[in-house]
Amino acid sequence: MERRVRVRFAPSPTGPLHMGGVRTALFNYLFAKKNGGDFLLRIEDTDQNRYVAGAEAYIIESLKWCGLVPDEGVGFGGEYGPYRQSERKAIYKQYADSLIENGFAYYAFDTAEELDELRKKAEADKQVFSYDLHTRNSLKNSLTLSKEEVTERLQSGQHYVVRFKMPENRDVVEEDLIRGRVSFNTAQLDDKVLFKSDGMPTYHLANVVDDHLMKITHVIRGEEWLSSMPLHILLYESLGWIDTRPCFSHLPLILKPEGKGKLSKRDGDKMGFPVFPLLWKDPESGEYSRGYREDGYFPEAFMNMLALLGWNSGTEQEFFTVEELIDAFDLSRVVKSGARFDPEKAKWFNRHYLHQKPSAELAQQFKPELIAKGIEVEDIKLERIVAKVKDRCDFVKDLWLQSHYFFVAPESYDEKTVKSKWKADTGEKLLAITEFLATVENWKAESIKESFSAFMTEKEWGFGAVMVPIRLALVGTSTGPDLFEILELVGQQECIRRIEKAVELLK
RNA sequence: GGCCCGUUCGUCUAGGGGUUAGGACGCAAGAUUUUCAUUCUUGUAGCAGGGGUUCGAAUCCCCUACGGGCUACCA
Repeated sequence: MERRVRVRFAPSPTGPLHMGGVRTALFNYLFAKKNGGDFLLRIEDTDQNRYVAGAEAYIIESLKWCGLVPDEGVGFGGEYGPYRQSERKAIYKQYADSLIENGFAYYAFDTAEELDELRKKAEADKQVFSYDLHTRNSLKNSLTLSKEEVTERLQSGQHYVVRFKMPENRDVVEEDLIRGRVSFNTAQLDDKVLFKSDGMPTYHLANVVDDHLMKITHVIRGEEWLSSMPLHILLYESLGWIDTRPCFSHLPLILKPEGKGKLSKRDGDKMGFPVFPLLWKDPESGEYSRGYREDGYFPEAFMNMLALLGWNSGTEQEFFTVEELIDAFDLSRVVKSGARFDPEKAKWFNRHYLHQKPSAELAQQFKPELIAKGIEVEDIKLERIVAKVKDRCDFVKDLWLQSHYFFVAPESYDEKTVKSKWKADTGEKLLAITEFLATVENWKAESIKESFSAFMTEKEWGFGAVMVPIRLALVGTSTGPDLFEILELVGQQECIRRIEKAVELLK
């Protein structure tokens, strides 16, 4: 019987969602949609100490902005709720109990301080303490203590944790959809805590129980979980769920653009790129972290970039709509090795999407900025301006930098250009040109160009000597679109005024 | 330290026994643009090292090196 494909994205609300997390969500989403399945959002808030206010709302808003809208989950409804693990607290204990009953787990009474002590001692001997088959028999747990004492400790309300009793020597072999066969020997693994003394399950227990109860068919998560896969497999087995256990896929990590290690918030701060989808204000420190959205990235560019970081379609196609991604997506084409993030390429994706967007749409996104500056322009004209300059922008926010001179006169002139292009007779020529411009009747780029050419021929002046100076007067630099287009859009009177002003200032 | 995963241009990647090792970003040059940018063309640059296996290895195997992850009552 084919089960309906169900995948989940299960972040912890410990802070803003990292772009690596967004990519994990994206791959889950693509896989679900590709297979006509469900994409769920589960909030894994079993660690009360690390809970950060606002993080959950941030995660939900991020997914929405990215277009990765869950079919079920916190904030999205569904029949398998609640989807917040803290609200499922009552569910987990029975499974921990049943594991103990069946001999797969045991109570452990060692305090955190005692274990810390053991770790320190081991470290001093250049050893590593591990709660495992070698040490469990000399520690305080239901394997070493008498039945009576265990009962007594439990009844007296003493704190305890439940640990998984890792089998002594078994090879756990599992087929990872991305990595292929991965094997572990249980002798190397420790007795992980499944249930904490505060009554909450750890990730391992909660994750397995919830994935089972929520009928998850495929677990697609980051590589940092690969090492705990054998524990999870064994848990499914011990709980009697081995036949319906999900398939596993472990995604490669996103690494720093340069240097060692995985991508972190600091890299973004240092090199000037966002690491998070949305702007985030740390509730504790009040510190801000930039976001892709606020930095001006289009969500479709962000998704496209993320999809190609660690996955490819096997073709040479680089630009994908979400629909195309869904169609092309295949877990077996996910790359196994970690990928260094390249902020330049992220920008390149955005540039591409910006160039593709209709000027009218970009104009509407640009408009609020102009209004804030007290500038009013008709839509038609703004659209024409945007059409002229959008090719030189990466982001909507670059539009102003590239088009400000259409709205306000330059306040200074690029020194280098002045030095090399502004000759002794330039002012004189430009004044003659303003007189000519005043006589132009049809103020359209084409006809201005036509009559201007005639004027220049009559004067026997070279174009080169005046084109750049005129541009300098109108724009302030030697850059920009076709000069006659600028002339038209700036307007006849304003052009004349700007040239006269430049002549006066630069003579 | 132990365990697990990985390693093709600077970066993202294709290629999985016979390829001139392909594409993209970046960078450089040229063309177009009387500017600048866009665009187009071209160029630049790579199979971590060593052993096998094989007629033949980037590709399969082993070792080493390097990189990454895990090694919490965190996820």
